[in-house]
Amino acid sequence: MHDVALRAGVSIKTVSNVVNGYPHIRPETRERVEEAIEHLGYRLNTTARNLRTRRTDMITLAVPELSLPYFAELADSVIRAAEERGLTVLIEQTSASREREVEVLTGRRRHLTDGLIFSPLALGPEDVDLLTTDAPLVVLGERIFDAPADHVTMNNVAAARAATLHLASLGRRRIAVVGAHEGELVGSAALRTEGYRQGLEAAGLPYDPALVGEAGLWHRSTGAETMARLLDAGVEVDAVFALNDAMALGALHALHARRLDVPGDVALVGFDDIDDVKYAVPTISSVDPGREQIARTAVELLVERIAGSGTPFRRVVPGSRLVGRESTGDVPEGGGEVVAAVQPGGTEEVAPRS
Amino acid sequence: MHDVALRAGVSIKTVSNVVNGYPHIRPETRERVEEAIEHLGYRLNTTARNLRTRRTDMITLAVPELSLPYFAELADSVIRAAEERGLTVLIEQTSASREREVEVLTGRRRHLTDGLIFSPLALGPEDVDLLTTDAPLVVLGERIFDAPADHVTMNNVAAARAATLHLASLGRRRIAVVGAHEGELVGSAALRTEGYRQGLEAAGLPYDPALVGEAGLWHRSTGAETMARLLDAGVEVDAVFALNDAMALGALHALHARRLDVPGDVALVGFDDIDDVKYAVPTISSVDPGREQIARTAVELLVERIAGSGTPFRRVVPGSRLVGRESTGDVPEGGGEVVAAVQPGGTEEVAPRS
DNA sequence: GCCTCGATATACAACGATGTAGAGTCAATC
DNA sequence: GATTGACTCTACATCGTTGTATATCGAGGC
Repeated sequence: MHDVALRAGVSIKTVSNVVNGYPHIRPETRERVEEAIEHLGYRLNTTARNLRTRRTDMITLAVPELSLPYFAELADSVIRAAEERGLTVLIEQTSASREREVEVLTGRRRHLTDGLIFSPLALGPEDVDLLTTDAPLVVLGERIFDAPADHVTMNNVAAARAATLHLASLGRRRIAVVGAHEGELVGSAALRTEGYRQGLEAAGLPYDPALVGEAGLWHRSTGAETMARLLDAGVEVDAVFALNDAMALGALHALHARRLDVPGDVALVGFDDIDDVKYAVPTISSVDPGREQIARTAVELLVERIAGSGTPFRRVVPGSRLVGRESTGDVPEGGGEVVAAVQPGGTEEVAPRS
Repeated sequence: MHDVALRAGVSIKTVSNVVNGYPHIRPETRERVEEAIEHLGYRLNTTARNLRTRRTDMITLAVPELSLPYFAELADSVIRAAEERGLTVLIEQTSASREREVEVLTGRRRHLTDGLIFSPLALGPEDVDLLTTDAPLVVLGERIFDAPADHVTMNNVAAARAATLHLASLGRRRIAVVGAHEGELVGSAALRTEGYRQGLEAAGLPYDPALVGEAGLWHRSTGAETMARLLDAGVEVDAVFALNDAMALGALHALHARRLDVPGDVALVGFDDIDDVKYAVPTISSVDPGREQIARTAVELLVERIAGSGTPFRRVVPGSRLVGRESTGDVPEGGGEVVAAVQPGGTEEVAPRS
C-alpha cells in the first residue's frame, strides 16, 4: 500500500480510502490510485485489515462429519447463505467427539472468526456453561435447549409422529424404529422416538420394545446393521421408521439383502429428506425438516448477533413436511412425490439478553 | 497480553515467549505468567499473530459443490489430513461456475490463507495463466495439466478401460456410457470416455455413438435423465458405465423405473467409489480412484510448497482399484465385494521450478 | 581473576491496514 | 468580507502480536 501511495503521489490513507470506496475522492485522484494498484499488482492484506477492524467476515460452522450427507447439504446451504452476505465459512468437523466439540467452543480457533454455528452431537444440557460466552453463537439441533444463544431446531416430535401415523394409515401394525438411543433424554433420537410413541398411541397401536432398534451413530452402516439385527431376531415387521435418511438407506439395503420387498413387505420412512432418498430404489419417503431454511436462519441470526443486536435470544423452528415416495406406496405410476405439511414453523423469544 | 504481563510482572515479550513455548524461561516465571493468563482468561489474538508471522495456518479447498458426495467426502478427507498438520481448512464452493473459479484464484480471499487446493470444473488449459502465481497451489482433477503447480490426479483412462473391459468380460456387448461431454478434449469426461473406447477396442467391441449419453453436470438427476433418454430412444443396452457414481445412482433409478433388472438385464459400473454405492440396491460396482490418498497427497504437497521448498512441480497419481459389487454380479451370496487393482500409483516430476 | 558462554528477560520496531482529528480549498450564505 | 460547511486529503496513533538486538547474571574454563 505504501508503494501504491508513492506511485500515485498520495498518502497511504487515500489509497485505503480508494480501496474501501470512500466517496469523497476526486475522480482524477481515484484514477491515479487505481492505475498504481493495477500496475503494481497490489492486493489488500486481509489479515492486517482484520486486525485493525476487529472483524474477519468469516464464520465457523461446526458439524460432526461432512461425509454424512445431511451435514454436507447443510454445509452447502450455509455456505451459500453466508456468501450472499459476503461471509466466508470455515468448517470444523467434530467427528461427534466430545473432546473436539469442547475444543471448537473453547479452543484457539474459536476467535479466528466472527461467530460460530454449532451443531453438537456429543455435548448435552450439562455442558451449557461452555456455551455461555460473549462470542456470537447459534446452536443447531436438539441437544441443548437452554443455552444463552440463538437456537435453530426442528419439529422433531411432531414430524416423527406424523411419519409414524402415516405408516399406520397404510395399515401397518408392526412399525419398527431404527436409530433409537436407549436411556437418552435429549437429542434427536429421544425426540423422534417420543414422536414415534405418540404416533403409535394416536393410531391405537401398542408400543413394543422389540421393535425399537438401537444405533449409536446414524450412518448408513449402522442403519443396515440395526435393521439386520431386528430381522435376524425374528421380530415381525411390516414398516420401518428410520430416524434419519442415512440409516433408511442402510435399512433398505438390509431389507433387500433379505429379499424383503419395499413397500410390499415393509414400508419405510426416513428423516432429513436428503438428495439420496429421491434416487434410491425404491425412492424413500422422508421428513423434510426445512434444511435450507435452517441454514439461512442460522446465518441470519448469527449475522445479527455479530452486529451486536442485544435482542433476546430466539428459538426458530422452520416448518416441516412429510414427503411421500415409493417406499410407502405413495407414488402411483409416473413417479413424483406426495407432500404433506407437518407443522408450520415459528419463532419464539427465549430469554432477555443478560 | 499487556494485562497479563502487568499482572505477572514481566514484559509483554516474555508472555509471548511463554505462550509459544520458548524454552529458556525460569519455571517460576512461567508459572506466574500462566497463572495470570488463567486468571484473566487471556486468549492469544490469532489475527495479530497472523499479521506478524505472515502465516495463517489455514488452507483453502475449492470444490464445485459439497452436495455432490464425492466432493463432500474429499473435503472430509482433506480436513482430516490438514488437521493432523495443525491446519484449518476453508472451503470455497465454485458451483462449477467459471466466474467463481476465477474469483477463487484471483479474488481477495486468495490471500486469506497460506495456500489453495483447487479442483477446477470450468477452467481449462487455456486458463493456465491464472494459475501462474507465487501463491502455493495444488491442482486436482483432469482439466489443467500444464500449470506451474503441483498436481494430483487419477488414472482416468486406465480405470475407465478396466471398468469397460470388466463389463465386456461379463459377456455384455451393448455397453452404454452415461456422462460424456461431446467435443470436449480435457477433463474427466474426455479421459474416461477415451478409456471406454480403449476398453471396447480391447474387448473387440464396436464403438456405437448411439450408446454414448451426454450429461453436462454429473449429478444424480442428470444421470437419471441421460439413462432415461437412452432407454426411451430404443437403444439396446445390456450394460452401463456411468462416469461417476452420482450418475450411476441416477441411472440405477431410471433403470428401475423402467423395470429393468440390475444386473440381470443391465450391468452397471460407476466411478469414484463413494459411500452411497455400497448401500445402493443393488450395490454398485465402481472405480476407487484413491480419494483418501488424493486428499492426503494434496495436503502434503501444499504444505511442502508453503514451507517454500523450491522442488520441481510434481504430478502424483494414486493407485486405483476396480471394486466389483452386485451391479455386475460380482458378489455371490453373503455380500461383500471383489477388488482388483487397476494400476499402481506414481509420482513424476513435471518441470523445474522457475 | 578475566573471558566466554548459556540462560533469562527486556525494549523497540515492525507486520499492513484503518479510525480520528484536523488542515486546506472552494463555493455558498448572511 | 467573514462565516459556514462540504469536499478532499493527510499525519499520526493504533490494532496485538513477534523478530531482533541487547542487557544482565552466574557458572565454568584457563
